Parts: sequence; structure tokens; C-alpha cells
Amino acid sequence: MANSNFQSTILRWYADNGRSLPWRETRDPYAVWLSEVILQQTRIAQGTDYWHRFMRRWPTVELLATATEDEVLKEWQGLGYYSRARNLHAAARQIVANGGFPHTYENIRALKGVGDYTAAAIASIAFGLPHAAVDGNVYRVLSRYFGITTPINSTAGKKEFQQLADELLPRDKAAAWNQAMMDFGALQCMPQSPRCLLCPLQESCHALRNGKIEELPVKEKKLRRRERFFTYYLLQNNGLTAIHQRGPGDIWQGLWEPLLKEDPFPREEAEVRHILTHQTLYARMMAVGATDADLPEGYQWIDFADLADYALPRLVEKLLEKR
DNA sequence: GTCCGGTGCA
DNA sequence: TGCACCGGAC
Repeated sequence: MANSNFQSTILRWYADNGRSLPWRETRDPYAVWLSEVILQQTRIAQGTDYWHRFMRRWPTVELLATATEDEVLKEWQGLGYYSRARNLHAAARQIVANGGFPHTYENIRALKGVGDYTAAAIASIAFGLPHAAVDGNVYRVLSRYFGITTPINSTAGKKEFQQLADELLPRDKAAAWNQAMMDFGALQCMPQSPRCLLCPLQESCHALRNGKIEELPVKEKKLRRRERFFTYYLLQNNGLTAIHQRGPGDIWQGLWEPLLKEDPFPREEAEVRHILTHQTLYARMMAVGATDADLPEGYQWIDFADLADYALPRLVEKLLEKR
């Protein structure tokens, strides 16, 4: 199998270059769980001190369960994402109530604050269970090495990467493998300026061979839609109305529309909401009596009845339908 | 200023 | 399915 080279190279690299971290010197599920929760969204450099402090103050899950939420939050202070601390505390009580730390993936996954990634990490590291932990590092390594362009934050992408990670997982070395992949992503195949020149996988890495390192992994941009507020004035001049053709540099280039005034500030009233890829338009249309002299610059009179002959934006059609 | 990231929840 | 949660790196 072509992937055995990938797997053996990663494992060898890990044996030579893996980080020695305090929570890797134990298989105590409590210590592992604590490290994984602290390291969600947090860099090792920042999280390590907190892990030591928690382990010193509450060396077991039973002791953590006796703490108050306030005490846990106080100890968490400065780490951010405080729901992690609240969930950690709640889960400690959950664990004690259940008679001890869970040792199946499903039961670990059921703990508050433990999602797919964290459950797989704990299950593999503390219990040797064959579950592939897929975090940001793993997405990056897999997308680059295998040249996968499916966006990692799409539903299809998550499924595809998890499936691939499951296939690659050496079932008898889950703990080492998961940590190897994460360390490889963090130390070798990092987001910016990865160390491809020194990479043991450079011969077979799809992204490197095809010059796609900078483009992978693909992430769907969460587009923040700009809001715009349009008022259309439907001029009425003895059966004529005024329209103009939209120019370049904005939406609907080349399409026609009645007199448009864009409001610079958010407005409450809107007849129609129209969602485009990068903007949400709130629009209304008002009929206004007019004479020949009212024709605005750039507009022209047409028979109102001919309006349908012009290419109109869907938004304008919707507004006209509402009349 | 922008980007990054697991989980929980609407 | 999209966003809120936070602090740090750049």
C-alpha cells in the first residue's frame, strides 16, 4: 500500500522529533483530558503552565469535582474561552457521578466540552483505542500530502478528512500516530513557511510537487455579507418610466433598473431582502409622479409597458411583482 | 487591523 | 449550517 511509506515516515519522524510534553509522561486519563481541553484553541506555550497549575491544585478528577466553578474559572483566568472551564468542571462532576473516568470513545465523547477531536485524542492516548484525532494540524498535513482541495470547514470536507484519517490510522499505534500527526503539523508542516526543504516526505508530497503548499488546506471563507439599503423610485411620466443601465465596478453590470438611490445608513423598512454572495440588499420601491424635466443624468425614458423587455435584476423584478 | 481554532447551540 | 466564544500571533 502506497500509504505505508507515509505512515512509517511520520512515525519515524515522530520518534526523532516529537515534543516531550509533561502530559505525555502519563496515561492518566484525567491528565490527558485536562491537557486536551486546555489545548483546544490554545498554544502549547501558553497552555503548559495552566496544565501544571491545575494538576498541582487538583491532581485527580475527584478533587476537581469538589472545587467550585468559581475556583476553576479563577484558575482558568487568562486562557480565554471560559466555557471550556465551566464544561471541564461540569464534566468532572459528571465523571465522579458515573463512578470514574469513562473508557470508551462514546462515553468520553458524551462529556461536556468533549467533541469528536478531543474524544479521539483521549481515547487513543489514554486507552490506546483506535480513533483518529483530526485537528487543524491533521487537516493541513493530509490536505497537502494527498492534495485534497475539499474545504476543511465544509461538511463534505470534515467527512472526507475523518474518513481518510481513519483509513491511515495504524490501529495498534493510535496514541503515537495521533500525536505524531499533530506534532508533524505543528513543527514540520506548519501553516506558514513549512519546512519542506527538510521534510522527509518531500518526494511524495502532492502539494510540494505541484507547488500548492501555499494553497492548501482550502478553507471556505466565511463571508461576512455587507448590508446595503436601496430605494428605487419608479418615475411615472404619462406611461413612461426612467431606467438606466448599470455600469462596471458594482453588482449587476449591464442590467437595467429604475432610478436608484442607495441609502448610506441602515434603514428599517424594506419590502424585499435579497441575498447575494457578498452582500445582503434591503430594498423598497416607491412610485413618483414626474415630468420630462425630472429625467436624471444617465437615465432614459421608456414605455412602462416595455420594462419587461429589459434585463432586470431579480431584486427589481421582485419589487415590481409586489406592486 | 486579520486570522486562527474545537465545541455548543440556535 | 453559522456563529459565539477569547487571546495571541502576525
